[in-house]
Amino acid sequence: MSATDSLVPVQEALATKLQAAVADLVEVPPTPPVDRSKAGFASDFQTPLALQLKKQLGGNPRQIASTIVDKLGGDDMIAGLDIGGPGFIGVTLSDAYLQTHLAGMLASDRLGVPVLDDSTVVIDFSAPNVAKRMHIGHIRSTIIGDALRRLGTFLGQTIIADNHIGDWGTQFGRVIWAWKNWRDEEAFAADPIGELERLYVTFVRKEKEDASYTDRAKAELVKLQSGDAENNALWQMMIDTSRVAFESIYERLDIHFDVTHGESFYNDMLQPLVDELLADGTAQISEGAAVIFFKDEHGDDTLPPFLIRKSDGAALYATSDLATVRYRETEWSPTRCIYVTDTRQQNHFRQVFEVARRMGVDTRLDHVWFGMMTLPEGAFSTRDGNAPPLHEFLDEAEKRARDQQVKRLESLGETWPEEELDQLARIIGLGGVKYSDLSNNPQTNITFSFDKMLSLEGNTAVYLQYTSARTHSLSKKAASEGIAPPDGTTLKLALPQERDLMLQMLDFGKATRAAWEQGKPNLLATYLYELASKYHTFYQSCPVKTEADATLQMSRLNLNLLARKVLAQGLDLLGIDAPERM
RNA sequence: GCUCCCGUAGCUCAGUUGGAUAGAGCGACCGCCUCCUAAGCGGUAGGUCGCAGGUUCGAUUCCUGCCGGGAGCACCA
Repeated sequence: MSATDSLVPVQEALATKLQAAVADLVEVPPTPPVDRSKAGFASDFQTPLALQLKKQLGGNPRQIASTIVDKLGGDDMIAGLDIGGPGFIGVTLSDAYLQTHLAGMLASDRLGVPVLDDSTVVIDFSAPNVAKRMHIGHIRSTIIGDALRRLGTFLGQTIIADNHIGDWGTQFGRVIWAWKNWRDEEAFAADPIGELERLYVTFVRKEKEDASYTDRAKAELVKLQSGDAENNALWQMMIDTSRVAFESIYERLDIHFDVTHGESFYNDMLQPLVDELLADGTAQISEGAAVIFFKDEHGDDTLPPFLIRKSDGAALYATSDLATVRYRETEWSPTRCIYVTDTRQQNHFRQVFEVARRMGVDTRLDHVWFGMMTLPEGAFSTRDGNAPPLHEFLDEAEKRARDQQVKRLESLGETWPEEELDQLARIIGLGGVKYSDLSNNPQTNITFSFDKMLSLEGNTAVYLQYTSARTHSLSKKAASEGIAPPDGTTLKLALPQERDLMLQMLDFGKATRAAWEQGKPNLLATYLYELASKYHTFYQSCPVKTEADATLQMSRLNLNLLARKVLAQGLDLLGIDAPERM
């Protein structure tokens, strides 16, 4: 794989040609927008360039379009041009051009998608809290963050996935006290993280009834923070225990991190940072605490005050985030850093980013936020212990997928090996969980329901996986009929369904780029869904086995192969596997 | 009270720097398996894109105001 096997994206190529065509007409040619033509139009792509130039040139936009069309003639990329409506230029690509791209994509390990620069991008996601089980509330950050990691890597950037786990803070006073007084060794041996969470939840319940528990927790916390050996050993044990539990979930979901620097990693940097911000006037003492204010020229607050040191001298989450930004910049020199958290932290990150700029950090800082997940009866939280644990949720997903597959095989009268059924249940169940998250714009709230999140109907992972399985099935069947395997170069477009499929596949690079750049994996998911839909239409109307025209038959085998490759690559970027048969 | 986010078909949601006729899935209805996997395909019905203004040749998209829902707002993370 190398950058040399990349293909110039269609829209880019067309935009360049259009720009050249209008170079004589205007001083500064605009970047022409080029979009796929909607169904019902004869052309493949359309541009409103002539309409946009009307302002500068005056006159009739259809006349301008006509001038542009004249200059574009005689090009081997373009087979036809037309002018429609008020002055839209429609472009139909030549079959030769499409053939070059089919062959180029098939020959390339990365489907001809050009790489971006290899600059470093840090992605901060998942970040569960120590001493608590991961539950369904952690799934969105984890899955979206991992998809972004895969997208960025595919596009050639150097990704550092950093799991900023919550391994410091007031909750440790509670769990340590509860551990010392209430622990159940047997339960801990059987389910370590479950027992730690039980201790935490029990403590919080007690604390609600009896305020004196707050002081007990505080006393343990002070001991921990002042270096008490026993408490520090307990704290370390809790981190280790938690990380083992997290790791088992990550492995199951095929999610990976490059570093896991928890909040405690930054402890030593916090007080010097606060002192520095106070010294250079960024922060000031207010009501005994160190605070940063955000004022506009009228002295009005543009953001709420940002507290970086409590009046008792303790640093905060905010302080730690600032130290983290600086650490990443000095250590890795990233060009971009992406934080994947829920919407509630929008203000927090605006504050962090603003202060970071004042600190001279010039890394591009992006907050990719997603909506809240709630239970039908309302919000959930670890404290209340009402959130379904993630591993149980995943179990249920796999079970449903397996049940459905078993039922289907029964109706088909087929028997598959148990081992394959297990693997399929895993691929479909976990794929469904990921896809239900990734296929939606992240920024909407979700009411959690097993039925909704684990549905296997409609726009779901199964549909895409089934499409992939169909491509395998088709080529296997063709081979068994003695038909020559795809040659990777032949393209003959006889029916509109073939052209639709090919044009869709041409757009793969654009979809991955948009998803990565905007931090919205759903843009890729939607693309893949459309691709799958077009493949099924192609499959329905373009037979291979019975096709008498050998060239057309070969062309269809090539389209089939490319569809599989694009689907497989796209699904992989979403962290989803595609089975060979199902 | 201030700030941010959301509001698109009965339900759940897409809609890629403003582009021609706003799209899917589920649900409803009508078709397609002697044919490469029917977890599929084709078709019908369903919309003043929350409301009112503004900018533009053109607005679901940008701006302003309002209505409805959610979230955040100094010593939690």
